[in-house]
Amino acid sequence: MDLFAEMKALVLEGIDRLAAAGRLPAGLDTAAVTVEPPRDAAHGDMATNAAMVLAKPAGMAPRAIAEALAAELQADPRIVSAEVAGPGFLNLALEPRAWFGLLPKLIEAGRDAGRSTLGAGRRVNVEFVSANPTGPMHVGHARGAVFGDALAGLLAFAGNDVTREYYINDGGAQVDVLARSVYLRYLEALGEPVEFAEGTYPGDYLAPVGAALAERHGRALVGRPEADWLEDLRVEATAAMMAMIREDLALAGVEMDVYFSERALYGTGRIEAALSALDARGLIYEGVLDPPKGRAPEDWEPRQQTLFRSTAYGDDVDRPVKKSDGGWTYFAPDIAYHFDKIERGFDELIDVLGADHGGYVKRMKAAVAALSEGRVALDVKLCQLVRLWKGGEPFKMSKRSGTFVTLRDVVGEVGRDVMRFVMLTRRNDAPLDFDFARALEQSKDNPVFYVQYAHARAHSVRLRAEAAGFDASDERLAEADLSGLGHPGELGLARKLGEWPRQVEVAAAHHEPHRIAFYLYDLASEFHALQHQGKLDPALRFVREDAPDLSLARLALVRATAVVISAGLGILGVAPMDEMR
RNA sequence: GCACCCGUAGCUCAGCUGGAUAGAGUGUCGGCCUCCGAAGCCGAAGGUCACUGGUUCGAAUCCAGUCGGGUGCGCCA
Repeated sequence: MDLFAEMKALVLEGIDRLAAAGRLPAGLDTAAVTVEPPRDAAHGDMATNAAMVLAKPAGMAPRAIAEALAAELQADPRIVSAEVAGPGFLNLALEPRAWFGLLPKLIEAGRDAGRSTLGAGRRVNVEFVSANPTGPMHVGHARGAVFGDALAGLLAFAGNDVTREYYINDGGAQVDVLARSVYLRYLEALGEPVEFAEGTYPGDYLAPVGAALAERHGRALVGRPEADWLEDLRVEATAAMMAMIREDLALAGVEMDVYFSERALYGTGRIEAALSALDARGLIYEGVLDPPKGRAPEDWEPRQQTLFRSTAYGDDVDRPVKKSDGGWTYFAPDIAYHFDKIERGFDELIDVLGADHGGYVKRMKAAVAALSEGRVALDVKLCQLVRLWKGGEPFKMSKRSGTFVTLRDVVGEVGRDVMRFVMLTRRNDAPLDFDFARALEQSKDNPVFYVQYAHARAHSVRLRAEAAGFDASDERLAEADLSGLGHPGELGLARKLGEWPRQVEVAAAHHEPHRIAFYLYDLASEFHALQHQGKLDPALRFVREDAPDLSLARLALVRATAVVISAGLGILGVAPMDEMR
């Protein structure tokens, strides 16, 4: 389905033939050879850099290689012309039929259009959200959730075997704070006087949890020392928070494959096992860290700690795995968790984190490299902040949940699909401005609407065709006679559709789902423009009762557009709309 | 002080892991509805790709340094 891949194969075959004929040295490295759409459409359909890449190793002038390659390529019936340009580009003009020939394949593939086998079944673990189980998800979490889910969807679409995973941070002191907070709510539910001290979570969302406890335990826990209830409440409160978080995730359209509890790592030897694996490689030692230069804390004092030699893998300083009181630092269970993922046999790990975790990336990469002996790659994607606006004004929405804006609030305000798409219209490492007013606006300023509108319009065209008596079913359109297509606008749209499989692979290779969103916007733009041509010139309308064959060909083009849009939105987890309301 | 991310049109941002004359949207100006959805389309104007060097056939992209913004920097996760 990918014409670019087919043409690249053709180029490589041409190089082989030239080598076999002794006109090029044998065994040239062709890894850097690309076949890409040229930036300027005037340069043809595709351009290859083969001659320029090979010139140096071949010891030949790039243009000479290009000329020879051009002669080889011109034998292919799909190639109209192969011209040498600039420093040694080889510009290929393709038979329009080559592009239009993709339409039936796209239509038949439906929502699988552009699906790739590039990943070759590689097992990829995408860990995302991993919000502390201490409250509802807020917009920042929502961005991570949407990004991680779309990235997972993209990688799966590109042929990887993907696991979506949530790491429950239920092992640290913040869960004790949660349990104490819930205890206060429990007392409150029983009518006891309570005071929310500093350092407890005051959020109203804990009230139902406290009430449920009052229901279950009666007054059994009143006046008891903390030691009697802390452990139980920690478990119950965490379960309640995770239930809430799962609901939030469902609202965002996210479904995890695995929930992994940090707590499960304690007392089971998992942390010790991970650290002894490092120790066996000579990467654990007892030592004293130097204070950070330039901003040494007031209370700095040298301290003997158990350290991981992360500097052996590119980190700036070695990192402590034990606190001075002998307890684990947060890093220790994280090492064990990643060790667990490695042992589960993943080929690649991806962590989606908030941008404030930037300082953590090197040490985790070091740990994964050490534990997997370099076999498993870890990519950490940092999501920048979301800034909320409403009609150009900074937006604060402090509801019962506290002072932050929750995921639930956002979904309630704009809906799941709009939230997801908007959050994917920016690179993950760029801050995101989310404007509620714009997100709901029905105009081309709003990319969600613009793309959905294109899909709805395509659907509308099909309805119109059927009203005019055409059989516009996918089966019929997939076998339509496409010879009537050829208008520049039609060709432009078909070319854009032809880029789709390539876009999927490029986006997946870069771990960048936003590329899908941008592609869909471009595609929608091509489609809207072509549709408009029919307004200026009735001969160019998609549906012409006086030209049935042509109409079916154009309907196939329209349908292929809708199919690619729905496939793309599917990757992003957004439902395509058949009509706008 | 150090590390990481970022710096592209007035504004918000793309730029296909080094390609040709750097692209969209928005804003400004000017056109297009008896006509498949004007919820839209077309055009004009707008650039020292922060700066300085380097690498090479070729740099917004890679490297070094400088400036500016953000995020972090043992006993929080």
